[in-house]
Amino acid sequence: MIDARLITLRVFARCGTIGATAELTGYSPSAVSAQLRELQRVLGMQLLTKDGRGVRLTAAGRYLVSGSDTLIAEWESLRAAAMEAGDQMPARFGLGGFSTAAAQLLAPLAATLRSTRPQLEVQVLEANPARCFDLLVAERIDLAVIVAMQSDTHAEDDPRFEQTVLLDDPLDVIIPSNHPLASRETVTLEELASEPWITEAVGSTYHSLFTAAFTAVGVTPRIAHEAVEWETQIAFVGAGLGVGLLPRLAPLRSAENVVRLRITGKGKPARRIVAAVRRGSIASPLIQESLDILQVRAKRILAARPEDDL
Amino acid sequence: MIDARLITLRVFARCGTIGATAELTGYSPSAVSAQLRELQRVLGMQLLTKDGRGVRLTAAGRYLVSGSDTLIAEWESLRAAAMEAGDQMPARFGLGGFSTAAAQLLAPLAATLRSTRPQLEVQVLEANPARCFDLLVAERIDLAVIVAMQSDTHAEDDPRFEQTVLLDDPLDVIIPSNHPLASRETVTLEELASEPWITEAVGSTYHSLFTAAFTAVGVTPRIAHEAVEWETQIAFVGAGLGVGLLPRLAPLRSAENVVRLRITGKGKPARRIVAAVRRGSIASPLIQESLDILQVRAKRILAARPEDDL
DNA sequence: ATATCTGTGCACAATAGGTGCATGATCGAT
DNA sequence: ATCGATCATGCACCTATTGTGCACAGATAT
Repeated sequence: MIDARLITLRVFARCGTIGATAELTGYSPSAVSAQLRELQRVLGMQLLTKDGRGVRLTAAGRYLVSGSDTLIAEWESLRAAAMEAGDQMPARFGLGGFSTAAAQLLAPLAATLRSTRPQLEVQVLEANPARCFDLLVAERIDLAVIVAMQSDTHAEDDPRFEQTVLLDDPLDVIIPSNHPLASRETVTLEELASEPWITEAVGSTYHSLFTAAFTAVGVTPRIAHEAVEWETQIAFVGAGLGVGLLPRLAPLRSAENVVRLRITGKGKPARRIVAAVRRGSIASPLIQESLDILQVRAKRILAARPEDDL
Repeated sequence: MIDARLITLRVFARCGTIGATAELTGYSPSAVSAQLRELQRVLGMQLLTKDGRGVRLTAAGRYLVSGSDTLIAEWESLRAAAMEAGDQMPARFGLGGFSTAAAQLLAPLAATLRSTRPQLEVQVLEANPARCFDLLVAERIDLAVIVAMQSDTHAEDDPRFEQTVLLDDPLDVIIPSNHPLASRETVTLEELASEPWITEAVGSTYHSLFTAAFTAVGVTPRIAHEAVEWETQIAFVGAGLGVGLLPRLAPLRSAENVVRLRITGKGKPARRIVAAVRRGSIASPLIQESLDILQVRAKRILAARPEDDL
């Protein structure tokens, strides 16, 4: 119930340019520009100033955006409580998530909701974690399943979001089936220190996981190749180009000549998968139900694993 | 920046019928109906139920309305702080007030604002205190100068408003100039207990002031006539029909054969004139400036009086 | 300079949102 | 029971807000 133009302003504050705001909110740049102009007119405040070829928030604008955090959170909370008081559900529900891990959690969630609440319009958007947060702010989605980043530790206490840990997904090693270590059950990262590694591009979501895993054990791996998709990476490994890290949740269906090994030793890298919602909305019955479904799913996944992985 | 439909819902919660809501908000009944229907659709909540020939809030609706108090207050507060941070003014400013007293305070305020801030669109609405509160809720006005009612003591701590005492305006007695007491400077209410009194209709704003004044001294006056306008009451008194109470701020220009006397004794009735704003908005620079102007005006009025009246 | 990226103004189109009247439902009074 | 009064709502119609697409202007980097 907070005016859409204020939401737009918040998104702008996050990404800094009209164009990016338009892309994120789904409007055209002209519309965003007009919205912000209208917002200034209605409030009688100057919120933006020209800055080079772009625009920048004024002091009043920054103040408004920073203060709107609690306002939005309070609205979400109110909305959620009213929902609960009336025992009702919203008409639309937007989900966001990234990659295979999210797919394994989000897809079943969406399916369950679709069957139990046929009149609920469920929409799923695939987006990387950073974008998921943006989409939450832009109110395009209501719940996101993402991989918690080390670099995004500040996101933990962001006043705009509330996060719930779903599970820790360990990273495995994949090596060619003709590799000397292929018959092993487990390996340590140290044993693979001299191998040519295949990872994602620098700056990607998983590259930081990769480096974090090796810095933890104190070795510097040699990055031989880069791949974007898991499938590509697996194919590279299968072709004998090197070895790679693969999350346990990522399936290895199409790989005949690739072996997956568990990592042991002090460096047991894992990615933490969490659910994120707008602060305040966590009390909503639909959010609660969704989190429950996700938790059950996560527990089932954990239960199917050997005990040493927890 | 809170959605207009939520404001409408709040007004509805206050007055209970679509028609009254329409009258108060300035919309047509159809528009109010459509707005509330839309609100329910957007929120995915049922907020209203048919109840006889009218409609009634559901549990969710009541919850939403009650919780929106703090939400609105927080928004007003944020808006005010942003205004102050940016050293800026809103484009529109709505004032509300009642009767002569308000006129003597509001008119100068409006005039001052008009001259010092030419681009500010100032609108003044004359309305009785109860309606002023409604207009504040409906966001038709931003500041109201009203007479605090004894019966409305609960309004003191209403979470929707903040009130500032401007001045206490004593009530005088007006009697025909040929009355035995006409040559006196002051009288007590007891001395006039047996006179035929002229007052406003039962249930009106000032009737309760009237009764409160007499219950304070423990006498029961005889109400002979009723008048709505001060001028009418004065004319009645001038015609020798009885005596009446007149606020000090109400001018006595057209009355040749009427005398105004101060009231002494333990019962010194007065009406308290206060300024009311939506909670949170009091920090707004424009509100602050307006309150300052009103306070100065009030002090000037008090200064022009004999000391015994304070 | 030129190319490029920024935001904005304008004509136009879609649609949200308004009014006024007619209709249906309910209640109170005769 | 019946009638009128009172409410809310649906419908036809109209307005104006709001979005799009394109062209354009200012600023920057090469």
